[in-house]
Order: sequence, then C-alpha cells, then structure tokens
Amino acid sequence: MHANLFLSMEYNFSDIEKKWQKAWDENGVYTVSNESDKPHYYVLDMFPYPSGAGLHVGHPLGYIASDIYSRYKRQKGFNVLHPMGFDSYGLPAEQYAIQTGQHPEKTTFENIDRYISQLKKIGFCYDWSREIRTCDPKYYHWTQWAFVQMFNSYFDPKTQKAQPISKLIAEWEANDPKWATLSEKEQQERLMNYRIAYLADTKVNWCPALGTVLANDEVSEGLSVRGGFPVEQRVMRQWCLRVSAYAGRLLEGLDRLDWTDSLKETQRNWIGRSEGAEMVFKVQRDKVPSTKENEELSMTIFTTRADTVFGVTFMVLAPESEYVAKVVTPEHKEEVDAYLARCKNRTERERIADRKVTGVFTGSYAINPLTQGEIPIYISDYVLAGYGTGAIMAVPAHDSRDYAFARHFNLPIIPLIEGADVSEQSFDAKEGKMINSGFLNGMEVKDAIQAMKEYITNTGIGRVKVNYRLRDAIFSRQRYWGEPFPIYYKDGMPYTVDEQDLPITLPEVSDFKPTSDGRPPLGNAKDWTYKGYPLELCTMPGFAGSSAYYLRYMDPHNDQTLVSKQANDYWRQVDLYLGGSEHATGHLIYSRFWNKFLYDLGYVCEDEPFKKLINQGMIQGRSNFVYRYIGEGATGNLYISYNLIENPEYKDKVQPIHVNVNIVNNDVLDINAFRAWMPEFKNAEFVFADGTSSELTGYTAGPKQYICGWAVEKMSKSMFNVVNPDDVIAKFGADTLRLYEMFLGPLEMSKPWDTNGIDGVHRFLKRLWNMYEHIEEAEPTKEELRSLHKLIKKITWDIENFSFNTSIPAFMIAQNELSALKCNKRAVLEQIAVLMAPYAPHIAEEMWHQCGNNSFVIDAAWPECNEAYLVEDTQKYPVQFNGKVRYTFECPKDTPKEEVEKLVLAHEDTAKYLNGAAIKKIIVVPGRIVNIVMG
RNA sequence: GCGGCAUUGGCGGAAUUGGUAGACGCGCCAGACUUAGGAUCUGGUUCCGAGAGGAGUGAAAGUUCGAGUCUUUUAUGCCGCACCA
Repeated sequence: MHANLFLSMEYNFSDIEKKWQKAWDENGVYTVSNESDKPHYYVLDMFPYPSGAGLHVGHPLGYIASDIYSRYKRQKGFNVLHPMGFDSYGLPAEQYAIQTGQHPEKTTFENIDRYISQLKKIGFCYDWSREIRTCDPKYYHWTQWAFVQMFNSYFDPKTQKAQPISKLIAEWEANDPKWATLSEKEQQERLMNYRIAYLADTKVNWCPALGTVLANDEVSEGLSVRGGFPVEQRVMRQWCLRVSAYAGRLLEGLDRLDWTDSLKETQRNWIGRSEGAEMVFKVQRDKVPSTKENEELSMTIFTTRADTVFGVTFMVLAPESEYVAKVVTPEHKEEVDAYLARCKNRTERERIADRKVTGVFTGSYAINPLTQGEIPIYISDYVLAGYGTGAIMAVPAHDSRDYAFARHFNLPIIPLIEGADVSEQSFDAKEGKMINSGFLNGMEVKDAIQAMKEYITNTGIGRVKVNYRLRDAIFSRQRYWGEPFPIYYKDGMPYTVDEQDLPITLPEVSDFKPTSDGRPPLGNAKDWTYKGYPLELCTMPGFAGSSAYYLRYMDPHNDQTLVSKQANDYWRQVDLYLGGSEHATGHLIYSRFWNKFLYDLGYVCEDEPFKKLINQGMIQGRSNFVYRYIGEGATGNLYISYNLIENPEYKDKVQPIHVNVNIVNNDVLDINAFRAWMPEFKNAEFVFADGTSSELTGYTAGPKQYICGWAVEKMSKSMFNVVNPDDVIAKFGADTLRLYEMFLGPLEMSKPWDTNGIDGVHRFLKRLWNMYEHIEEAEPTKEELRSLHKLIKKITWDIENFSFNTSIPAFMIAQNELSALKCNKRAVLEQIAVLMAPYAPHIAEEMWHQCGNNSFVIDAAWPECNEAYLVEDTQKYPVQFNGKVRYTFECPKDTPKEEVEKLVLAHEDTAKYLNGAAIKKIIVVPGRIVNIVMG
C-alpha cells in the first residue's frame, strides 16, 4: 500500500486482465458473423484433446501465435473466423472410466471446463459461441452423415472422383447381364469392393492390451503410439475408408499448398508413390498332373527395375499371398505350412527386431518371359502382402534384400551392370551400362528402364503401373467412447441408417469393458437395435471427429446440414492452420481425404482444407536438479550446490535428484520451499555456491545461494518440470506469458521452457506502462515519429512473416528510445497501444483507453508506416579497403552515388589507407557501404 | 539405408536482398539509491591483448571487392520414413 503513494500507477496486471476479459465477454467483442462486406480470413488452431492434466505452458504456444495473427488481420480490416473446440472422444477418458467407473462424458466435460477457464485467462480472441465438441450428438450427427455418404459412394478411376454408388449400379444394370442374376447378398458383396467406406477382412494391427484395432499411423515400431503396448497382426472384418484411392490426388495437391517443405516431404514419403511396371510370369508346377487350370497359371509382380529382368534368378511370394496355395507342390506342402505357421505367430515387433533371412521353396518354377529360363519360386516374409501384388521377381545382383536371400539359399547372382562388383554386396544404384541383358546391352540404366517398359507394353507381358504405399484407413475401434456407426445388419449385410434418423446416439452401457464373450463394449448396451435389426458394435476412431471439424466452425449450429452452402462459400477454407507436425501422417492426411471426398460430392467448395499451415515447435521441459551427497559419512541430508560438484571432494559422490522447477528461480533453489516440498527434505542441509555450509552458519534464508543443475527433458510430472500457465499468469500476468512464449525463439523450433528471463519481459511491460501515467497533447517530434514508424514497419513485417520472436526486442527498443526522449505524446502512445494489441491485448486495451479512446483496441485500424519519417539527414558509410572496414564516412542523405565516390576519394583517410596503391574498382552500395578495391 | 532441418558468446537467440556479426533478453561485473535486496536505476560484458591491434558464426575448400548467408566436401545433433521390390 505504501508503494502506491509513490507509484500512483503501478502495473496491476491482475486487475487489468480481469477487467478487460470481462468487458470483451459482456460486449461480445470477438463474436464473428457470417455476413460481412469485409474480406474473410480463417485462422484455426488444431483443437486439443482435453486431458486430465490440464494445459501446460507448451500447449498455448501455437494458440498465442495464431491469436496474434488473428488480431492483426482483424485490425487490418478482415472479418476473422478464429474458433476453438475440443477433440473429446478418445482412449484416456475411457481407460479412466474402466478404472474408476466414472462415465467418460463426466470426466471429459470436467476437463473441457478446466481447459476453457485456462484458455480464457490467456486472453484469446476466440469466438466461443462457435465452440464444438466431437462427442456432442449435434456434432457427431455430421460425422455419421459423412460416413453414410462414403458408404453410398465409390471412387471412379476414370474421373478420379467419388461418385454416388447408384451410378455404378445403373451402369451394371445396363451393361452387365450377370448383375441381375445375383442375389441381393451377392450384389451387396460386389458393391462392397467399390464403396469408399467398406467392410473387409483385412490384416489389422491388433493391440491386445488396448483391446482394439489401430490404424497404421497409431502404431510405431510394432508398439501402440498410445501406451506403448505390443501390436500383432490379425485378420479381422473391419470398416475401412478407401483413402488409397485418393493417393494420387493427395500427392499432387501438395504442390499447391503453402505448407513447410518438411511437412510436405513427410506426406510424400507416407503416400510413397513409385513408378514401375507389373509383369506376368507363367508358372510351371513341377511333377503335378497337367490340368487346364495349371497350364494357365501365372503370377503378376510389381517392379521399379524392369530393366533387370535378365538377372532374375528366383521369385518370392509374401506368406499371405493368394498365389501361395496355387503354387505349392504336394512334396513341399508340409515344409511350407510349417513356415507359414511360424510367420503367423511372429508379432510385427519380433519380425522387425529379428531380420534374419528366412524362407522356403514352393517346388514350383516361373518362366522368365524374356529368357524363357526356369526360376524357382520361394516364400519369404521380407515380401509384404500389402504392397504391389505381394510377389516379386528377385534380382540379387542389384537389390540388397534379394542379395541376402540369394546368399542364404545359394542362388545364382547375375550382374547386369558393367563394372559392378557383386562378390560382397549388391549394386543398388541406378547408374551404369547394361550387360548380360539381351537387347538392353550397352544402354544406360535410365534408358534401359524406359526401353523395357515400352517392350513390356508392346508385347503385352505386362503394363506400366504406379504404386502407392498409402493404405486404406481401418475405421473400426472396439471401444465405447467414440462415435457409433450409423449401420445396422440384416442377414449379416450392413445397411445405413436413414439420414432423417441421425444421429444414432451413443448408448449407456452397464460396463465399459468388452463383453464376457469378447464383443466390443457396445455389446453391453440394452436394446442396441434399429428397425429391429442389430446395430454395429464398433465405434469410430479418433480421427473421425477431427477430419471435418474446421467445416463445422463455419456454421456450428446448423441442424439441417454439415455446413450451409452460403457459410461455406463465404469462408471457403482455412487460410492459416497452426499445429504440431506429429499430425503429418494422421489427421492431416485424413482431413485432406475427407475434404476431397466432400468436394467431389459438391458439399464443399474447396478441394483442399488448409491453405497455409505452420507447425509450431514443441516446448520441452527444463528440469532442475539438486545434488545429494552420498560420499563418506553421508547422512543423506546434505545437498551440494551445482557449481561445486566437480570439485575433488564431491566428484562422483553426489546423486542428482529432480527438484520441482516451480520452487527454483533462475536456477537458485528456494531453500524453505524445498524443505517444505516433501517430508524427506524436511531437514535438508546445504553447501552453498560460495562453499559455506548451512549447518555451520545455521542459515535458513537469505542471500546465500544454492545453485541447481538443469537438463532439457520431456515435460512430464515425474520429472517435476511441468509449468502450469495459471501459475505464470498469477505471478506475471497473461500479457507477460504471451510475450515471453513468443520471445523464447522462432515459432517452428522446439525449445525448452526456461523461466529464466521472464522477468526481463515483465520489466519491459512495467516500464512501458509507466509511460502512460501522464499523457500530453502535443505534436510529436521528428525523432519520436521516427521511432514510432520504425516500429510500425518492423511489427508489420514480423507478423506477416510469422517472426513473432523478433517483435519483442523491437518494442523494447522503441520503449527505450521514446523513454529517453521523455516522450508522452498521445499521438505516439496511442499507436504503440495499437501495435501491442495482438501481442499483449490486455495492457494494450488499458493503454488505448488511457489515451482517451472508448472503443475496443481490436477495432482500431492498423497503423501505416510513413517511410518519410524514417529518412535521416545524414548517411554513414563504412569505407572498406579490399573488404576490410577502415573508417566511417558521413555525408548528407540522398547524395548521389558518384558524388559519394568523389567525396570519399577526397577524404584524407583514403589516402592514408591507400598508401600509394592503385585503385582497381570502387563499389558504392547506396546507403550501405563504400568498398575500394586496390590493385 | 533414404529424405528433411539445424550448428553463431556463459545461456536463449538477432542479423529480412551477399554489405559494420553478436540486436534484444537472461546471467555476470561495476556503480547509484538503500538498515536490507530475489526491488529499482545507470554503465560495461564475443575471445586474445595493458594498449594499438588481432582473431572470430561446427571443420575444410571454393565463388566474390565483400560470405553467418551462395557452392562442394565433411563432422555432429534433431525429426520423418524404413524389408515398399
């Protein structure tokens, strides 16, 4: 209270922030309309999954950046859509429910409430009236609706577009006499091969510990991404989305997107386009009575190296290949069956960990279509069933995997490239001159590939083919807490629920676990039927609800359609999308697929959902350590300051212990807080940075410092390095938090959360605040205007280039300059408030009002930089001799280049540094530098 | 193995088009005001050197009057994909 007598205008961030958050709320300042004459702009954050742990300081990084951009755009005169919502279906809530019996909806809603209150404290300009939750029936109505559309559509390879399945039926009715003869069940089975959402027996990633199937992007190195449990391969009947049909468009669409190269590259990798050829090899089954069917037996393989056909010395089939059964001879059946059984029992993880060469001969031979030679057919698990045709031609000389196999089974290796030494390893490079290759001899590899493709096409032994690595997405999850499928079963065949009966709401269940007979949790629901038929028991995966949420924000309360045409035509697509790069091969592929599908059917007007995308870096934890003395005579109660642990008396005699970063300030431990933190530290004694000991001095608090060590680690509870934004806000305010998060470093980079330095940003706000104590109505001076306009130019450039970290120094410099000039002119301070508004909206709002304004600062127009103010009267040139700076030359601004040259030559220092040497060339960069090149 | 990104003081990081490297902040040093300082303010702070001066952006070479920035080679770290034929 005393301090207030002297500082009449203390920076009371807590009051300021509460006051304006309330005013924004009450006045609906951030509510956005779909009708406006202004240009539109859509800024979106990847919506969070509301976890039980709440937000930590890493989460808001991207939200702050997008908030700055949104506010800037609005001040620039755009109608800005900037919404927030919650990805609220997911495993953690369900697992918590299984453990505690609490309904996942209850915990999810509690978590969401906590998230909202944390987000509101940071002062984001979200239009909360548009908030969505994926677990809300009003929302998942449209997730289910989209699924129905996918079920009722097929992908037409000719137009490369989704079409209503009725078109396909009409075509078959007209042109395929067989169609009418099929039973309804047979017809449905045939259609299932074309539907975009389809039911199929597929090899899936089954995670026994989670009791569910997982998509490819949810598995990493044979373990589930969530939880790290082992995953095995299993064949199950599952719902799938025909994402692979869109592989070509997903790949080609990347070229038109303003995304980072690394993210595009990750998606290109994941889609994995490879150009090659399919070739047909006739098969000869040895010692088997020649039947008609047998004579026609052949297999198709895929290769990117058609040029190497002359070097094929064996063929390999994937264990799951459908060719296996046809090709195995009776003599080899037993051996093959044993091998197949072995493959089946190995988990994906075992297969990856143990890459020993294994395989078995089938007894059959294929005929090389070029050389007519007989080549043995093997089975091995190094060939994958899911890629290409599940069968390969092996060229050991020029493929390292084939080489290893050939060596193991003593198969011949024929080199096909001149000079290639294949005695130790294969020669995989696509370069060199062909040999041993018939008509290809003498060609470069590149030309040979081309020539062979032409040959294959002309002779009809194969065709040019493009293959993709991208697989269809498995869409069923044997879980409770997800969207129910709008599907019921009649005679074992699936049918969609009528659109007017959507949504099918998630039923209550007696138990969140699978049923005792192993059916998914929905098997526990009472009366889970539709029109008297049983409904699907699986639910949709996490990415179902997040695939089209950006569309729903455009028109969140519409109960007639996902998004009205009018709303979609106005907002069109997300102009700027911010989020983590971990979604590159999941959400960002599925969303693009989902959007393209809706686009094909005419429900949305843009082919791509996210025009520009920025990945914010991760915020890592910065852990602190204390060092417990464990040497001779240790009591377990003595802690050595970090700067001393390398001393001989302590070296290797200390044990680092994680200490809560919230009781450490600039790496200095709060002694009393440490003693109070946990019972085991109650009687802790210290050796301080200066070598004195607390036991000897009886010290409890004061200037003596205990320095903690530190390390960058993942932010996690167990390392006591989690920093909660609420705590930072309580101590420094939301504006300081926002500025500091931006100040930490470039947005895209990962960096540790280091609280050291936050004081500096907070001090800047206090100094800035003090400038608004007495505001004067007077014409600003030239220097004051120069400072201001330099700042306008810099901040505008920074925001447009997402270089938010360099703005804070610019503000500090301007504050410094203006404060040195004792500037308190309203015309200047008012503009500073406007420039600060995106970064620190609360203090900016208060400063704006302090200058006598009654409107909200977000409605204030963004200032234009007047370059005229930046011009200085004189210009300084560093004068270089052969690139080395020797002296600085000053002359009036706008002196012509030639004149500068003359003046520099006339300068006495020039003669001195030239010292009689000849001048070869003089380079004058206007306003920058004079370089005299000596001969 | 393939692909992408990075490397600058004690620390986080600036340098936007090839043009005075180290902005700004932290930390540290000195000073002022103080009974006191984990408050505030002022000045200093890349390294070597008393100084004049010299060296300097992971390493090596190149292009250029001039390179943190461009080119090549190389080292280290991070991220993505990985038995994809």
